Amino acid sequence: MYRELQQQLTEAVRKILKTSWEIEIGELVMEQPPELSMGEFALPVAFELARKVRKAPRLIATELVEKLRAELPPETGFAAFEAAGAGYINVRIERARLARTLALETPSRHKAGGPHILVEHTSINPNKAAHVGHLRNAILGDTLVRILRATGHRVGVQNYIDNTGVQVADVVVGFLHLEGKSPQEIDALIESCEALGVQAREERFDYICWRLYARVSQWYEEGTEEQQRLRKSLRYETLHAIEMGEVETALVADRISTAVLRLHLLTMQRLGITYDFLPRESEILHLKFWDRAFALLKESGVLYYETSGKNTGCWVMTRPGGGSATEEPDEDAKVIVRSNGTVTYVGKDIAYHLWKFGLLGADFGYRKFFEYPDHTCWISSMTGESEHPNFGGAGAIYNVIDARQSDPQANVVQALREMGHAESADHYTHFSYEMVALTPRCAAELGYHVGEEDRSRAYIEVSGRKGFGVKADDLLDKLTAATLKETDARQPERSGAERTKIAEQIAIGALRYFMLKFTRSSVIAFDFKDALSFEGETGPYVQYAAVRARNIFRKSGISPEQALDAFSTMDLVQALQSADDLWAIWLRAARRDPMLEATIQSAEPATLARYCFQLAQEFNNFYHKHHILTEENEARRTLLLATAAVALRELTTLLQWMGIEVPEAM
RNA sequence: GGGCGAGUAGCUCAAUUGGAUAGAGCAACGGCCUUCUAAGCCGUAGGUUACAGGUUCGAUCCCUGUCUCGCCUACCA
Repeated sequence: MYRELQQQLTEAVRKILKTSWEIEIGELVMEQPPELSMGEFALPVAFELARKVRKAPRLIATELVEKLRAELPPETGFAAFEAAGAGYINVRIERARLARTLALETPSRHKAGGPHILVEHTSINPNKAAHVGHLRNAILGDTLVRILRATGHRVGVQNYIDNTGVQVADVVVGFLHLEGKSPQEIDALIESCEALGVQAREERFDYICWRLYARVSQWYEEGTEEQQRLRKSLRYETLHAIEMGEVETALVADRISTAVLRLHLLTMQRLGITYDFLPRESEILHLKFWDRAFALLKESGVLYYETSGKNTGCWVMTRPGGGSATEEPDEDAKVIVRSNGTVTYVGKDIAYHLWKFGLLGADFGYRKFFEYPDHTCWISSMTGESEHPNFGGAGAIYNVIDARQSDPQANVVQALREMGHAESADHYTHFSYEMVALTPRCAAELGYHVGEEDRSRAYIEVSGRKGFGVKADDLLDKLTAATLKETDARQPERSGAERTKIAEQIAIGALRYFMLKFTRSSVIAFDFKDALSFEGETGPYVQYAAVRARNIFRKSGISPEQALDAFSTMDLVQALQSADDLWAIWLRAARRDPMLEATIQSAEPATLARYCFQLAQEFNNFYHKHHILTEENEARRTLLLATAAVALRELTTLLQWMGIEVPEAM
């Protein structure tokens, strides 16, 4: 109904402009007045007209107000129009009417269907434990998935696994050559780690790999020049063997990366994050995706063979905005196939993205890999099961990848466009975000040596190679321990299991909200002090508001649904019209869907987080000001209960979109 | 050198994409628990939106220039 009112208003203004001044306006700007008391909509249109009509904005506004009153009489749902400020037109609506439709709103308003959207997120190299940076990625991605699904889209979730890359190779080198383990010993280690379970943090396989990866990276830099040369060549031989597949080194790599991958899935599952499909680089290589893509790229002329300059002997492609008409070789061109015939990462990525849009003419094999309570996660394989869901052929894609990769991402889009797939290129979104770094203080707390230069910086970049960073499970453990301490103190009458569950829900709420409240372009300078905060603009603050709302109904004797039903049949026109503190909550419910659309439009989940927080603030305000259960006036009590009910409903919905649950108690 | 992003209160961040008095949270100070839970609420203080011009009814936002910081820019992935 909110939408309909906006539309009616827009049309009325257009009509008036047309008939009175013969003016057609492109986009009619509609805003919200700075104060609730000023109304629901604000139109700055008079400012724009001032020049055309050659009159003061305020006069135009006054004139428009007169005409709007005639055009939109009270029975249309509009209550008042007035000229305000230097020439704004403020519009009030009949609050009770809008509130009534909101009270009766059913949760599933969006129809299923629409284009198939593919979201790729997480994509952690399977050679070490996940860290805070990966958490930002996965939480942003998972939230994007949730809000896309909330608007009725069919969404497939993919987690790309680079299981044949240099990072995996490094850990393989570490086990085989630095530690001198046999493949059998590595298998035994993986098995014993799995037997210990994920609770034995430091003995987890991904934690062992974390430490080993740092050691190997250092090992490459140490020793005599001759040793370094040997170690480097060991590294590239290993990488090459892994890429080839089938040989023993490749099998070892596969076992290591698969073991780490399983742990990543468990870590993310703690946060309520799941996947549908895990495409792996090994299949992209061995199913000859690249060969097909290479042929298509050559055919379309996107790739050309460089015969002079520094890239002689390579297949290269012009960068977006690059290239020149001169005879000179384009030194800035992106190398896709090296002079030794091997393909670069961007090349493989182009092949993968052709597959995503169903443009490659080849498909993965699929087999089941991981079971969630409500669905199966599939993984790519050479020979798969005959029955499997369809994961490619998307109409639109979102790649949740940090901002440092915007260059290669742009190359992939460029390739698609030049190959003639403009439609696909237009529906390719690099959902970019800045990294999570550590504050110098946080780094010092973790026991890392912070150099003189770093100490004055705002943040220090994490580095897997240096083993420098905060591991995801360690952070979750810390958060859970902190929330459990509080929960134990606050909820002594509840069982240990109940308290643990509540503490975990709050910990997840804190973490997920923390990662979402920053806009994507903001580097998060991570600090335990901020992340472990449960007051103010945090997830627990919002959860607490919802828990309070629910407590009211626990003691009131009626359910939120009954409260809303009772409200919808009562005449409460006056009560709501003059109560801005209650109306704030109803209006926020009304603006939820437009907000969600804006969130998707701008691909900025921070908008959602903020909206949710503001609603929680408004509810806490309301909660403090009105004592509901002791209210003696029956009608007033109904109004208050219904307001609490709609707040609870909205908070629950918004939190759910962010992957945050409302605990039983706090 | 080139490309992208950022610079807003002591700190961390917002600002409906050009609108009304630039807002929140921390931190500081002062209040509020016999109430549906104080993980809460109220109040005070805190600003030349990096700097200089420009565009217009109107600029934190757009344009130009300058300064500072970060990232990217390899036949690494």
